[in-house]
Amino acid sequence: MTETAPPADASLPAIGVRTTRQRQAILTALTGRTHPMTAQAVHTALTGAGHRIGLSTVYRALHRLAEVGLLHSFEVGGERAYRRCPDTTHQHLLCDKCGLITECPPHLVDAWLTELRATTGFTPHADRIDLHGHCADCTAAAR
Amino acid sequence: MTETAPPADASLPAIGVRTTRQRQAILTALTGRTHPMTAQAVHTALTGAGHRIGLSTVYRALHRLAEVGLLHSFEVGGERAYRRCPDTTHQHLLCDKCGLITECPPHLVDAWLTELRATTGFTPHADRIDLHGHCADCTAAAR
DNA sequence: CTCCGTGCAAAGCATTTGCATCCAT
DNA sequence: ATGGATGCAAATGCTTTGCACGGAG
Repeated sequence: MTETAPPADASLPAIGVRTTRQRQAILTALTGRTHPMTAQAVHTALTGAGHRIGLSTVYRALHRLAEVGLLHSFEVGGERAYRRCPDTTHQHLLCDKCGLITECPPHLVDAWLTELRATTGFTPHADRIDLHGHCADCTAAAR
Repeated sequence: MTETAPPADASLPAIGVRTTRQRQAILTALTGRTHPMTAQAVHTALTGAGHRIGLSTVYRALHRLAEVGLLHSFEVGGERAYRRCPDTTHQHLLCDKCGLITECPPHLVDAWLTELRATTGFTPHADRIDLHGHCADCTAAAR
């Protein structure tokens, strides 16, 4: 398994993306978050924190950063939200209650996907799976 | 598990939905389709076929019909698309190439979901799973 | 020095909503 | 008759785009 642990903030140029104050701010804002953020949310957070950045810049930056793989994007209630990827796993478990996103154990999925493909002929995109449900905490809280 | 096998076109009132010319037209337009349609597409199709129906009516009707379980809705490229449900299975395989939607063999998923839940504590919504990939035909065509 | 990236404001678009009218029950 | 359904048009809200300026490499 190739580790692509996301560089703290740096090495953007290595991926063909210029390092700018705005992009660094966005990456920083997204770092450590388990919940995804929409462009608007990121913009609000940044400007609220004193940063000077345009909304369209946020949209463009998020799009670009997702494109080069530094961010993952999700469809949340008709809006697009982004989160830093903690690892190379692109198989996510989305909690519809609290918004938490966790990684799905790859081995657990891969075997199943193989079976699914063999059985149905359908070739699933193993590198982009979003499964909705309730996270462990919310499940426990509901009891 | 409650059976909600979709009545051909009829018995709308039984579900608490009034039978109107427009809703029947929408259901008819959607019948037999393997690919989902957006509200705009449905509206275009209907008006093109000579029906008199407002766009907002289409939006409202689709929303309502999906609500009562006669339709399934999907997120396709940032737009909402609808399709009649051929059965009670709400586990779909979406082809990102041709747009085809097929049902996923329930038994195949259920076992896996159980395992997933046991392993991670995450409770997946077993009745609403959309898996992206390439359908059998598109997979074959790509070789 | 060259372009990529940014900001601002205008434009795009799918979807929603207000309100008067209409029709299914 | 009565409340849900419809149509039209205006409004909403997220996202994109045009264009000139600024900063990274």
